Amino acid sequence: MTKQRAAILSVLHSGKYHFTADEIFAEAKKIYPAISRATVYNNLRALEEEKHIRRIGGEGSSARYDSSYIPHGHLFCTECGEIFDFKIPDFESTLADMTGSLVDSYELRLRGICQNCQKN
Amino acid sequence: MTKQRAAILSVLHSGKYHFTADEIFAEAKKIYPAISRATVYNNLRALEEEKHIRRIGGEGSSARYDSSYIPHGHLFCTECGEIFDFKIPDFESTLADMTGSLVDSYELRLRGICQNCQKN
DNA sequence: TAATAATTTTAGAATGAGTCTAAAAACATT
DNA sequence: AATGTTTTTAGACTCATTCTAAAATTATTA
Repeated sequence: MTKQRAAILSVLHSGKYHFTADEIFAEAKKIYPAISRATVYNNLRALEEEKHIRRIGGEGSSARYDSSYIPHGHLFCTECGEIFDFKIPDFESTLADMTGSLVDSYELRLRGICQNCQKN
Repeated sequence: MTKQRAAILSVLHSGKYHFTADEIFAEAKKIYPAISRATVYNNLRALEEEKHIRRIGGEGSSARYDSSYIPHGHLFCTECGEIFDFKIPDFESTLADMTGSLVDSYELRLRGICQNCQKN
């Protein structure tokens, strides 16, 4: 565990925000000022391969990283811009049933208006 | 309807393949040789805004375009590389129920091994 | 039809997220 | 201490996509 990776991990686990690589870079710099952008990308890739974090492909814009590897969906609120996690029970089985495939992983991204924004 | 757009649409509706912008560019060139890459991108964007086609974000690589706008999931077979469409009944309602959100659209991408590849 | 305005296309430059490279630094092993 | 392995660093590079400004096309009005 290098100090750079430790810094990146500590950023990822600060709050439940879904960071972009660049946001992680900026935050990690506060902890370890000499850190390089390539190091951030290298570690994020490695951490995902080791199944510690999950990359959320950024539709058009930059990708975001989820500090949890447990599969779940993401609601992108078109009003407030917030990203919310959500879970569908037994979703992997549903996917296997519906497709007849051997499920490895899934990505479920939902665009809509979150509960909070509906009140306003 | 410009002839360039017509060419792009005819490519999109040839077979049920999920084309990349570049593949569409190459095919459209056969029909209308002077077509420019920017025109392909312009029209693909416009066609999606007009809800005629659907962009399938390309995880890492380039995006692909679905000639149908009807929402459905995509199975990316890790064995053969093929992309299969699939449908989950009442999935929008499920999403609304599980999140309490007003659903606008969703993107569901599944990585796994397709039925065909399981036999081999 | 001619004149003018609005839209689309074109080629190539620009952007920006992410990757690659080669050298230096850190770390581990003998 | 010497050697080998892994990681980091800065900056160059890639590649999908967008932007730009001029030319071409299409639509509108007189």
